[in-house]
Amino acid sequence: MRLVIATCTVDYVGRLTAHLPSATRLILVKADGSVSVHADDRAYKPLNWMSPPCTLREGAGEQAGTWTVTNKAGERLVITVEEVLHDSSHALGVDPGLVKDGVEAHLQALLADQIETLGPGFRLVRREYPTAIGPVDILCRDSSGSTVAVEIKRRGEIDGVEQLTRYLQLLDRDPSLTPVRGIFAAQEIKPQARVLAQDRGIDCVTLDYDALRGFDDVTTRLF
Amino acid sequence: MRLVIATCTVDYVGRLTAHLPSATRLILVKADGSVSVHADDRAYKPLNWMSPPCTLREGAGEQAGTWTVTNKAGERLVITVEEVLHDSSHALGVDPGLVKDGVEAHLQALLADQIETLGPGFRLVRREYPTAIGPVDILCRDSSGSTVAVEIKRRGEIDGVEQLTRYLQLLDRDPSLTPVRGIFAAQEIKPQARVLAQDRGIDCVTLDYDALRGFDDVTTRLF
DNA sequence: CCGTAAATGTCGTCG
DNA sequence: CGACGACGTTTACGG
Repeated sequence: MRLVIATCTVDYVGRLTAHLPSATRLILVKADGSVSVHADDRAYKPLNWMSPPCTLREGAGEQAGTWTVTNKAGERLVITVEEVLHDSSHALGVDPGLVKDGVEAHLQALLADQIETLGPGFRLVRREYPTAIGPVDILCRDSSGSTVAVEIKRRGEIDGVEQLTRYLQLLDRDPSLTPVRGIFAAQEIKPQARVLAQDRGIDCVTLDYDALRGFDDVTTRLF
Repeated sequence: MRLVIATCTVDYVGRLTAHLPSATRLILVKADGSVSVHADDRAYKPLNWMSPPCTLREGAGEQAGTWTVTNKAGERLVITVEEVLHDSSHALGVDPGLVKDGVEAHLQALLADQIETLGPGFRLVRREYPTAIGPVDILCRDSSGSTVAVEIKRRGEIDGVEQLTRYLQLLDRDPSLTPVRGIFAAQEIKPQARVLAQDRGIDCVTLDYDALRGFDDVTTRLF
């Protein structure tokens, strides 16, 4: 990993064109070949960057100070270095990577295991029920035996309702399943998504992650 | 901007929980208060980070080497520094920021100015025509006076067709506008989006950015 | 401040 | 390689 603090201008031509006037910035060159140009703000997002695979060519002689980064798609990042204030390289080795927990997959597994959260008598058919346009998160049947398709999100927004709507349209054509009703389940459901769901006859269910995980505390419940 | 190369472990507890085993990494502390932890790969994306506004507390005495970053939402990033290999700070000043060209807003402005690109006799009603569920990119009327809603994308995918469909449903309820037909306009339209659009009676138009910008070359036109 | 839509989104997975 | 959905998406824009 190479860290360069330099006064520079930057030009990017690719999916869009962008230009950075002269200023002092951090140029970060990683072992994976990526190059990114950072200002002292904008959190972790660089002003400009090029993702690997790409090649960095540092101009010599006449072209000294001109760094050109190109990729296969023909995108081009040109950094014109005017003054170098710092330049250091560091061997970091391969990172062991990180362990995550708490994503949507987890919600899905928990809900599948406790399908009666959706209502008494609910029975799981299967998770990731396959359809022509992609897998439905959960397919189950309610106490009356009717088919229910469930779309799970951490945060329920309009896109999720659209997604479930497409699944419902498709599933409803299957004689062995029809009629299929939909449940939109999320930790948090945005008002507009709720309105759209209601307009389409889709039920909304708010999921309590802690309760599903087993940290249910009776004293915090409403019922 | 402070650059620290250090062997460290990292723990994040917030929207998810994550843990990073000990390894040598770059810790980047920006003037905006943000902290990000980078490995030598994953392009510009850090392994872990905290966005501003947040506060960094560097432990002293017993807690030396323990950096704790917290934000208002109660998210917490704990960096345990085991060995510092490099530590430097640099004053960068405010960045003039970057100038972009070629994003959707430009396409919209260009198309609005040259609305007859969509067909002879087209007249602009207005850009960003407001509806209850958000603004329609362009509302116009065709040569026969019929209302046309236009959704513009750089890259046309299924989401864009869904978006336009929602607008059309709403606009069509307005007696002063109905019947409203839709045009899906993009520099590039994915086959699946095209199929869905056709299925819903929405026309697709491929936009030539250079031509709209005025670099139209008559020899490349079909008509 | 909330809500929606855009993004050089990026990053997986799966066909 | 393309299509699709998740993401600690982040970020910009409007009411």
